Amino acid sequence: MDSSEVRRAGRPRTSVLDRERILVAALRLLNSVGPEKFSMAALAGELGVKPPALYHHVKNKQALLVGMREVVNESIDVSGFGSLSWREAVERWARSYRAAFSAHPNAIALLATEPITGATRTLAMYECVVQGFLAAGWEASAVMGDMVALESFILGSALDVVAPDDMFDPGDAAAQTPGLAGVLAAQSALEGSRANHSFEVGLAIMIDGLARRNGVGM
Amino acid sequence: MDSSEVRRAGRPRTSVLDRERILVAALRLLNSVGPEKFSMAALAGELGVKPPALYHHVKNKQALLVGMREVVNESIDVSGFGSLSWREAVERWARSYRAAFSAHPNAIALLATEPITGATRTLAMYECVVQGFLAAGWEASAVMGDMVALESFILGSALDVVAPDDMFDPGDAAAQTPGLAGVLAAQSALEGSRANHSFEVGLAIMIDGLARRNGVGM
DNA sequence: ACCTGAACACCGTTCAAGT
DNA sequence: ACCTGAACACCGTTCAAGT
Repeated sequence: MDSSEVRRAGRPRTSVLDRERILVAALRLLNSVGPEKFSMAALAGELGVKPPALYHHVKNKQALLVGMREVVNESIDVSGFGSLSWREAVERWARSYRAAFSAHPNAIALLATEPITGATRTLAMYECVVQGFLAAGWEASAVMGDMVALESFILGSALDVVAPDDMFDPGDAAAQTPGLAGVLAAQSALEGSRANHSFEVGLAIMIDGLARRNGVGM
Repeated sequence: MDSSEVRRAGRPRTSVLDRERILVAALRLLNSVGPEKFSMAALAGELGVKPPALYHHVKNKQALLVGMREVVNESIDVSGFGSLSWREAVERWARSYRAAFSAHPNAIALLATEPITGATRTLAMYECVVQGFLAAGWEASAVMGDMVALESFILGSALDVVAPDDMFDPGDAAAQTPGLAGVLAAQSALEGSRANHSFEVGLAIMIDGLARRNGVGM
């Protein structure tokens, strides 16, 4: 996009691409055009390159998506574990986890379902969380189940961020769904966004419940 | 696939397709071949028809996915609301909700993120849930937030169903993640699947927490 | 090693032509 | 109204050819 120079075939004197530049540009593109129009061709165009050039740096589109997921995961904040209380650390982790995805709303659908097997940085993130649970007094056999339960809620909440605001709007069928219409009206009187409110309610419940079940920070 | 008859151009004497047949076949196909190989062409092939024929019954692929999501939603069980206690009804709803998606593991990634705006049958499902919350004593302004929080957890848990079992396996990096390796080993001694266990733990916590916050069924 | 250009099989979708 | 056949623009990906 920047340089309007024409590049002939053959290896350039200094390489124009690298994996990191590609991943960042891909995230930017996906977030701006949405999953439908996100293609290798569009990404190449954004980077001022022809599509086959990308394949020198990423194996294929699937691998590209996995890499993008890793970049998103890297902004998840686990710094609380080891310095703050379990409750404060896990709150920080959960909020930054959801925020990481909320920062790329159009990316959520594509990225949330990519398995992140074997990504070193991501495993390091889980290691911090696990250590935090253990240090707070968790039984080893309960850590994975409890962490995954919380993570499921966080990811589900991230998906909810992109749900259209009128998703529950009955429209002209409001007469058949009086309860729904009523609670929607009652809720719209509250301050703050719908999705944020649900997340905070659920997060408080999950953290309280987990702490209670494991006799932590009562 | 069944009839090896060749069909010439022109309207057939009795139509071979209808919306319901298409949606059911699409769900079957998506579930068996996975999201990558799920295409209009493949679906047409499965129905013994050429791809353009599908467009007489569904507007486009996006609309097809929305319709499929509706079919999945229809197997969610709201029969408990009105007959059972709030706690039992909401448990039945949550388990059948997750089961509906778990029945189509390959479909989850594609379907979970489709908005379901304006689907009459789906709105009817939410209406039952809302009525159940109201009947149990919920404040009108709290119903949507609480229901969506629970639903976020359920959807996140449905996504977790398809996560590969070795997702957290550190592999040769086990030395760097001793905590993770330890809790994985401790957990594998437990009976039942990893995903089911997390779901049941989280569900109990969410339902207890919601009941407690709203002074229900204590 | 790292780019372009040409090529491949395949996509979703439109539309005219048939009955 | 509902199917096929032909056509369109566009995919992801491979590979030879250039530097």
